[in-house]
Amino acid sequence: MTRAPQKRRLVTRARLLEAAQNLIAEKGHDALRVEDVVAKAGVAKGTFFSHFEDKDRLLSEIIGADMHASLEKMAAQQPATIQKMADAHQPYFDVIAQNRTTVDVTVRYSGAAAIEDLGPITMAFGRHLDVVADWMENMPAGQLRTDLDTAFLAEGIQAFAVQAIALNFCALHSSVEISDRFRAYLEAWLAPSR
Amino acid sequence: MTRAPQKRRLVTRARLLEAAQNLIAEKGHDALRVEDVVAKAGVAKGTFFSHFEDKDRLLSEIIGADMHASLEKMAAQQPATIQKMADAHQPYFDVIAQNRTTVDVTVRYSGAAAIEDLGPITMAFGRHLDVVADWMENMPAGQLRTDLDTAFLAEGIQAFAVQAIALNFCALHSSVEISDRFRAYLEAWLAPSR
Amino acid sequence: MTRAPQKRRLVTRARLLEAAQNLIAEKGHDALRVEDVVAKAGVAKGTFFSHFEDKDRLLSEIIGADMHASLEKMAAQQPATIQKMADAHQPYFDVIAQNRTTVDVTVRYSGAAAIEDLGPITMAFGRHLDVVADWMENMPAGQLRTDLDTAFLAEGIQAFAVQAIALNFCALHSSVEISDRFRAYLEAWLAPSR
Amino acid sequence: MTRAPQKRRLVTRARLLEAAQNLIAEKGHDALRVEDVVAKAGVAKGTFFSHFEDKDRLLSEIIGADMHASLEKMAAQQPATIQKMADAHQPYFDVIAQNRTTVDVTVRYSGAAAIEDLGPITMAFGRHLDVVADWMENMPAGQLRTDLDTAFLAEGIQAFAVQAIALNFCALHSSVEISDRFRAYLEAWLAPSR
DNA sequence: TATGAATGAGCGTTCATTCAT
DNA sequence: TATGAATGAACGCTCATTCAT
Repeated sequence: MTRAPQKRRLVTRARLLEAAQNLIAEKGHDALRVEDVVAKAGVAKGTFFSHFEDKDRLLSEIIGADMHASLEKMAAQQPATIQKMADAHQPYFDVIAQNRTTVDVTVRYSGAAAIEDLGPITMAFGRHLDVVADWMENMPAGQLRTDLDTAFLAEGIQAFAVQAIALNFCALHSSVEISDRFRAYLEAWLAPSR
Repeated sequence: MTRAPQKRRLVTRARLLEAAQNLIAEKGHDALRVEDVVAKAGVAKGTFFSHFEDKDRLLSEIIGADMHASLEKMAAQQPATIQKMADAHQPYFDVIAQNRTTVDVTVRYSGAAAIEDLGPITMAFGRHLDVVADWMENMPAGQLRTDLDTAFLAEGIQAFAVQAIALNFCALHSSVEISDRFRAYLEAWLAPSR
Repeated sequence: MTRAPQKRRLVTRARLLEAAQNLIAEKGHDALRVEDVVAKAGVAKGTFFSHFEDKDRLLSEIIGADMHASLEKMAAQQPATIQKMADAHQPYFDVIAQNRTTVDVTVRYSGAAAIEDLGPITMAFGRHLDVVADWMENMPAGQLRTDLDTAFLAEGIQAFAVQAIALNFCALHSSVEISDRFRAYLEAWLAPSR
Repeated sequence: MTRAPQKRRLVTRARLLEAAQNLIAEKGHDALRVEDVVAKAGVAKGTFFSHFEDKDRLLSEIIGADMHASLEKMAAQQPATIQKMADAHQPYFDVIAQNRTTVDVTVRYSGAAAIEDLGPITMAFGRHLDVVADWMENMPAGQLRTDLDTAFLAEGIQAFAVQAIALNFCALHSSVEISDRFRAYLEAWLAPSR
């Protein structure tokens, strides 16, 4: 029977997370070193690993939390048009397109990781599907194509979100903004008539 | 004034690439060791790094070449329907979805990399857009929606290809096959009427 | 707040030093390889570099210790004449003039190095000054010139020691032995009357 | 029968030397790379080694030339006192104490190098002995001790010159200037009465 | 629970020097 | 004579992770 974690433990965990967040804010995700985190948190290296399975787990916990926060902002809205749906993704893009690491990690966890347990990022992707599916359920009639269910359409939206972000980092297409590109994709994917 | 490389240099480069390809065939991408490559190629380690910036570059050169090869196979065809377009992607998926390394490298270079020079994989992604756009240009009338130009539609196809591959590795959706999923996406994206 | 190193750390450090000393005894200073040291000490390579900045530092630590040992032998004596002072330097010369590496490292650290922290060799040079100054303080009256203080005279002795060693390796003067040359220098530098 | 070098060869050699000198002026002696030299001179690497036995040879050629130049300045003078002799060394110190490499190389070549043929630096040291011996020969009577011949005294001067320079780079004694220290040494070494 | 010393396999690097063309 | 591709033996380093205390 696992008992509730002691208070000290929770404090240590919080200090580690805070230290990591500060370091990320200073130097970016990919410059994050366990060594620095424990130094800043004032604990030993071993302690880190008694709190987090590995560094990736810490990282995805932080990124996942950021993603969730942005998704809750989205969930609080109910866009009435496709364009507004696209625009409502801004907080989400802000999190994911922060820098190369966030893009890498998210694109990768959008599926490619050999994950057994559903980590915070995978969960966030699931939440994204739910949020946009929900939006579509509650949209004024006539806005959306009706030949496909919202779950499927949501997957498409996810694909275009990733595509928009990825291409934004790509030398071949750097000229167009994420959001402009995304808006065009969604219109093409979701509009009812042709 | 950089003059053309001498023949010997080209030969050495080819030997390194061949050695690497053989080792990958034997043990997989992630078991590739620079040490082994130079041993097999019969050159010094210094030589390796005078030919390739780092191991990742060699890897992307090889994977990029594989992608190009599969794309040329695709380019040699002219699918007549959306379904056949989807199916014609098989060689492409076979290359990218070989294993975790290929997926990782590909997805990363799909745009997420902060690449200044256009690497072979980025080039391959560009080629993919061209190939499918070309297909669509030459399809029998009535197969495709006509409200969007083929370049734009091609980007969508790319998005769904990445999505299909990524999701295939993802715990949330592992049950469905890449190609089935991809077929459904393309139908929804490209079919003319709803 | 750096706390005192744990016992295990000290043991490991000692093992590394011992391994290096044995290898040097076997094959000489310039045949010393980090790889061999860690193999002999039975530790990982990373451990080596967590204990010593680089190979040079290990080397200077060992040579410095040898110098110190020879200086302690010298300190245990009290030569009564200039000639005996010169002769008493033999253990010191034996250490420094062992081979080209010892000469190089020593000469270099004799001051030429841009060292911020005082390394073991620099410390040994300081100790040398103290030892010979001490000798001179306790010499029978009338042996030494009295117009200069012993600290200054000690610097001169050091200069001639380096000169003697250096010239010994030099094509211009190779015929005369270190100790003969050194004896003549000291006589000229220290004797009271002219 | 070795014929006179062709004009082109001399030009190439001069270009190499000039390139090296410029690079040294820019980045210091220890940052000198053969690669950079040949690039700047606009010749191939192999050419370098057809002109200079090895890099060290080039370096000692340049430093040796600098030393010789400063020694000729010294030779043109005839100091009348010990103090003036010390002061007259300034151009010499300026060359040798330029930076860590010049100190290393000269201290080392002051004897420590395994040199078979007498390189330019060894020659310069020999020239130094001659110059100061000459000075002493032509000094007004009564300035110098007379119990030792000038050749021997010259060696002592050399020893103190090296000592002064070396200690100047040394953390233990950094406070006093080269020339002050040197003046005191010479006075003590050369003055006639005590 | 926390500690922190040790791990370890491999990468990237160095760069003077050689040698076949 | 000049060329420049190739050499090669270490070195330094990385840094997440483990594990005995």
